[in-house]
Amino acid sequence: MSLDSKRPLTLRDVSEASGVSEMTVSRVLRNRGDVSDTTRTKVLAAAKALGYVPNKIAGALASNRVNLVAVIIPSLSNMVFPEVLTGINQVLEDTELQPVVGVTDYMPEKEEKVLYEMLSWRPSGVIIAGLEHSEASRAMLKAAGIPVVEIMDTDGIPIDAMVGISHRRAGREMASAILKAGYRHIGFMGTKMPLDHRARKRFEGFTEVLAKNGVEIEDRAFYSGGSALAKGREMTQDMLSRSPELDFLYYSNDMIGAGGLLYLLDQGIDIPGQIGLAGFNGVELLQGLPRQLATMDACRLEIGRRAAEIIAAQLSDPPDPVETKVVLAPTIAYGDTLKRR
Amino acid sequence: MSLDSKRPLTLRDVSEASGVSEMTVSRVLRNRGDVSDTTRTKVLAAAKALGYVPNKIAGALASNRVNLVAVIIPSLSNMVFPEVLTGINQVLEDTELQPVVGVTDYMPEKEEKVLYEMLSWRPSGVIIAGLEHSEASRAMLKAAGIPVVEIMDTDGIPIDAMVGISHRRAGREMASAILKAGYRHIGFMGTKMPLDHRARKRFEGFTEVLAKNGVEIEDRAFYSGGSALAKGREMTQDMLSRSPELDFLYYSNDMIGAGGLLYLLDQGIDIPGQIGLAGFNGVELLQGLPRQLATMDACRLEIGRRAAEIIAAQLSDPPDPVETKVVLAPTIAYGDTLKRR
DNA sequence: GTGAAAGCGCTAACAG
DNA sequence: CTGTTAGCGCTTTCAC
Repeated sequence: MSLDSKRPLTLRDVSEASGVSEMTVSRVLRNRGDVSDTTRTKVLAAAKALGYVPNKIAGALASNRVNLVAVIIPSLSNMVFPEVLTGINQVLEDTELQPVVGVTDYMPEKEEKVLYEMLSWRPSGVIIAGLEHSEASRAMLKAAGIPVVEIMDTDGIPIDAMVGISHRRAGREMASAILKAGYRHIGFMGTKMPLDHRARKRFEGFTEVLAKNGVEIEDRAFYSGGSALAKGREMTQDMLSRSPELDFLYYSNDMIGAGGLLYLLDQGIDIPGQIGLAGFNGVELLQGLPRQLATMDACRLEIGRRAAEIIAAQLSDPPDPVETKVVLAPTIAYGDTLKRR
Repeated sequence: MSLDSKRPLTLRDVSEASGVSEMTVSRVLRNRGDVSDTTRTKVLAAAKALGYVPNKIAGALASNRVNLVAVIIPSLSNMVFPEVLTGINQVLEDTELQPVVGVTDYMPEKEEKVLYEMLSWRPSGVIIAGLEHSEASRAMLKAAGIPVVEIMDTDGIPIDAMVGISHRRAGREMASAILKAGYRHIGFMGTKMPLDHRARKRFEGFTEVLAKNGVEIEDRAFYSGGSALAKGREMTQDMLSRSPELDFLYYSNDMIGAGGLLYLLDQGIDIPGQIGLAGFNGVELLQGLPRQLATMDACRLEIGRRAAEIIAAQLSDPPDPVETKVVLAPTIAYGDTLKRR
């Protein structure tokens, strides 16, 4: 049975229980250096019997190695980010590295705080969403002396490495597709998030192409909080009663787009004939709707994977050569709500 | 400007730069003990100028204090868990504590691994989903000597504290409501997850009440992977063509329920007259559907909050008294798909 | 193969 | 209010 003391077990306890020096116990537990089978077995038995769990804090301090990768994202409730995390996990599972997640709620000050907190644990690398950070955050990232991968967005200059898509281009391409399909009276709906730089860039790209073709967004609306599906429904209803001449609705994300779609189907409106619709993200979750919303895949899983691969590569000894500026190409999915031409 | 060496900064660097002893620098940086304003300002200026980030690894080792709370959950892509995390965050934000998340993918061996990994960082507390764990995991949790809160489920005996709902009871109550409404020919659809103990318990409670009333589930189907909405749609179609006599469909989660709902609406079937439907979870996301699916709230946010409160209370000095076995009461939402009686 | 000594960067405990 | 001393539990390095 294990000792009944309050004090957590140390290497020394295992050493004493097995009659092997601390140093050798340490070697066994880390599979490092040559140890005779006899000793190894003895040590492992003792460690198991005691229920010893190594103290990584001490280990990290002594070895100056921490197998943690800080992952800093704006939100967990956005669908998008859990998927990125999945990609990161998939890659890191085959390595010694462990992701540790911090959430910023899209707030630069909180990002700064979370980053500081995470860096104080001296992680081996950082994966962080976006290219926009406070001066202090940028300074910390530069000074950390570890690989940094900025993800999701490629419209800007990374501190170190980056993996993502160009949201400006995504907006531009969607605008082109919409114009090509013949729509001319366009409404826009999105989140009221001045700090969501990626949504902003998509919007800028979108309006840029419209403007070049002499088209302007004729109505727009923004929401915050609540169920996105419900908001999409409400906002769509409001917008169409306000601006009945619209023939296309562009949504900043798939969830509100789906809400709009369901509303229009309820109303018996001809989609994509009378009105076309498009969202953004390629949310798999929505694949059971009566119609498939036109959208654009944001390559989330791939972004996570590539980012993790970059970190892993830079950390291997010697560093594997990898592309450190990765611009992925999102593709339009026309679905059933955008005429194809 | 900061030093251009590769070596990360230490307290000593700040000490030298400010001409104040390491110890006093440490005190300033931690706001502990009395320090004169003059010294404080000097130190803070030096630290900022250098861009010093404290090394928590060394701090934790020396002080034997780690402000980390390990949070271990089965999945991030389930909606449910991000919401629990939100609750945990809300509470921990007002404390010194920081959540660190580990994901098990519903696999006991992975849970064991993740737990071991996290415990080796000597966190101050553990919040872990479920009451079912491997022997080794239970042993680790007991031996850790820190507060442990098992969440989500209360049908079982916790190692230490627990916060959740009784899934067995949730199943029973839904069965009662369905029977009371007059439905008698019931089909069930759920995930193919032998390791999802909570889904299993709901199912057991459900069938138990049916059996007591001489009713049996007449058809059932299980899925895995893919878009839950799409699966709900497919499975519902299949089940009804196979068993057209069914007058109620019970889904193990809201997403597949919503898929089924959309399908039935497409078919012009009278809901809840001809067929009734119910899911589980109270997913806010779905509030924009044409009809509201009957469901049962799993109190996710509340569970997260209460769990974090328990940890915080036990860690405060002296420990605040708190309820450590919290059984929340989920409530049925009848929505538009279950007749009320 | 194995062990002994030194120290990672910080903080507790005490002294002034 | 400030400084000194002695570790925290482990790994590095070097000796045997």
